[in-house]
Amino acid sequence: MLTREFFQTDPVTCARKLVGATLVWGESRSLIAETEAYGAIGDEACHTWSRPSARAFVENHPAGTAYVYFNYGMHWMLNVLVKGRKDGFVLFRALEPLSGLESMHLARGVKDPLQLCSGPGKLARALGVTGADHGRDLCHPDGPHFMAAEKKVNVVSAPRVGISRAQELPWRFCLKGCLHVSKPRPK
DNA sequence: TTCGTGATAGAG
DNA sequence: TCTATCACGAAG
Repeated sequence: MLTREFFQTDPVTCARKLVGATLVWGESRSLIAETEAYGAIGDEACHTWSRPSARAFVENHPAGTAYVYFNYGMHWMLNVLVKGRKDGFVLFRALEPLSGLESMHLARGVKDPLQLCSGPGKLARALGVTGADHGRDLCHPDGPHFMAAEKKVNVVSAPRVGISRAQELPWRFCLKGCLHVSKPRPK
């Protein structure tokens, strides 16, 4: 299991290394197919840039805490707090479901495994992530947690999706060739 | 391509 | 109070 130390490096390192790891959430297990890094300092696309509440969150919580927020009036976004050499967040953008597919079908209303978690809003919906999970510790075996990648994986980096500032940073990380990643799919 | 939907924050 | 903005997704 990934312990708190894993989240005490920096957001880009964490985002890259989380691709290929497994997310255990309730009764479900999923392979992490896509992430993005956000830097608390100097990153105009990060919430900390414009939101005092996000800066306070970084101050008041340890590495490995869930940062969940509601966007566009309808989507929950799941992130994990990173605090170490550099502070920031990792956004989970896509998963490949491994188990617990039935409850995901139910929550999402679609059956195609490729459509279940291929986007940050979709995966939160599929897992049942809500504001109630904001501030939750993701480093405890009794709750949601992560398992390290079992073997070496190929990761491709690309510009982040859906942001209007700091678009040049290649801080999106995808499992190479994985059909479960969100659009636009990198090559 | 468009539009729904709501929290947040800054301006007035 | 009012308004802009937003790390999206489904429908058309």
